[in-house]
Amino acid sequence: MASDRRAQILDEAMALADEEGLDGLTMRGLARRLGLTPMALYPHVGTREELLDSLLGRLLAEVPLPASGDWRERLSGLARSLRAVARAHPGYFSLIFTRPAVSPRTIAVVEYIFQALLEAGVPDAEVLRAERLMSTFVLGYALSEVSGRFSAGRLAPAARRGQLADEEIPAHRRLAAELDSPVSWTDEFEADLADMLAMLAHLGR
Amino acid sequence: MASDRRAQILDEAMALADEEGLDGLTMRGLARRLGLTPMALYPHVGTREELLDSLLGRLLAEVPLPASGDWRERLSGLARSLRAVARAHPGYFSLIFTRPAVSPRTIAVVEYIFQALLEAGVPDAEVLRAERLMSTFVLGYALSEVSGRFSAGRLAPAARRGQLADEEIPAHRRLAAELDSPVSWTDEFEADLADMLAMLAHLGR
DNA sequence: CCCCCGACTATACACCGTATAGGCCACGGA
DNA sequence: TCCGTGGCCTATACGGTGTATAGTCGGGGG
Repeated sequence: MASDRRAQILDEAMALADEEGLDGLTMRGLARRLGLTPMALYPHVGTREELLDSLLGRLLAEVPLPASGDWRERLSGLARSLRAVARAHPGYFSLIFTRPAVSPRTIAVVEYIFQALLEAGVPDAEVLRAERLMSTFVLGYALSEVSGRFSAGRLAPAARRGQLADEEIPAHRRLAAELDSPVSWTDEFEADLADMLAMLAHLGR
Repeated sequence: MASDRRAQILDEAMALADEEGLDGLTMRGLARRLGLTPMALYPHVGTREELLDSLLGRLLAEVPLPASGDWRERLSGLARSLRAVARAHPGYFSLIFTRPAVSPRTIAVVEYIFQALLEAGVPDAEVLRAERLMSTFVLGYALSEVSGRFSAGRLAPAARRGQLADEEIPAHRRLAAELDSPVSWTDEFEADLADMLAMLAHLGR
C-alpha cells in the first residue's frame, strides 16, 4: 500500500533526525538511507517543511494520555510523558515550539488537559490560561533540558571566576555549594511539577 | 577601529534578521547589504554559528535590569523586559533556547534573579531550582507568543468542528465562549506572572 | 623607498531543496 | 496477446547555501 511507504519513510526520517539532528535530516541524506533518489520522496512526504510537520505529528502521537487517576495524576503523567518524548528525540523536540501544528491529536491533548483542569475546579474563565501556563512550563522545561540551556551553566565555576569579580556576584558566592553540586533533572522536574500543581489547585479555590 | 566594523556588521545582521528571520540571515545577504563579499565577514564575526551566538549576546544586552524596587517588582520588571525583547526580535528570540551561551551578561542576569529570590526568602537549597523554574516560564511564554504556538489554536473553531466529533471534546464545547473570544497576551502574561510570584513567595514560606 | 600587514576580493567546492521531464513496469481491458 | 495507462521512480538542472584557499590592493612604519 502507498501509505506503508510513507510510514516507512517517516520511520527512517525519525531515525536519521535522532542520529544527526535536524540539520542532518536532509532530503538527500534521507533518500540515500532508503536507497532512493531525493525526488522520490516528494510524492510521499511533500516538501521538507511538510516532512518536519509530519515528524512533529509523530512526536505527539507518541505521548500517551493516562486513562485513569485523579486530575493530579493525569496531568503529571502527561507531563512526564512529554518530557520522556523530549529526551527520546532531543534533536527535534524543538519543533513543538516552532511549528504551530493543529492536528486532531493536538486538540485531543488539549481537551485532556481541559478536563483535568475543570476537575481541579479551575473556573471556566481561567481554564484556557491555566492550560497554556502549564503547557508552557512543561514544554519549556523539556526543551531547556534537552537543548542544553540548563546545563550550559555547568561550567559555571570556571565562568564565574572567569569574567566577573567575586564582589559583583555575592549571591553566586553564597550559593557556591549548590552551584557546584550535580543536579538530578528528574528530581527537579518532579519538584517543579508539585509546585505547579499546587498553583493550579489554588486557582481552583 | 576594528571592532567598530564588527559592531557595524552585527547591527546590520540584527536588522536583516528582524526583517527576514533567521533563515533570511545569510552570509551572502548580509555581505550584500554591507557592500562586501561574503568572505569579508569571516575575520570580523567568524562563522555563521558564531554570528548567531553574537546576536544572542546582543539580545541579552538589550534586557535592562531594574535598579530598584522590592523583589517582586524587580522580577516582574525583568520578566516584562524579556518578553519585550522577544516581541522586538521575534525572528531570532528562539536562539535563547537553542544556543547555550554563557556570557558575563548571562551570569549577571542570573545573579540578579538569585538576589531577588533570596530577598523573597527562598531557601538557599531551592534558589537554583526556583531560578530555572521562573526563567523557563518567562522564556517559554515569550517564545510561545512570538513563535505562534499560542495563536496556532486561533483557527480553533474550524479545527474543532473539523476533525473531532463534538461528543469527543466536551470540555471544548463547554468552553466554547472562552475559546471564541480574543486573548490579550499582555493581560495573560501579567496574570501568569502574578501566579508565579505567589508561588515563589510560598517557597519563601 | 620598500615592505609588510590588514582588509578585502575572486574563485572554487561540496552541499542543499526542488522544478521539470523522462523512463520503467505492472496491470486491466480489447 | 497486445496496448494503453497510471504509479513510482530516476536523471538532470538551477539557484541557493557556508566556507576553504589564494590572490589583490592600499596605506603606514622601518
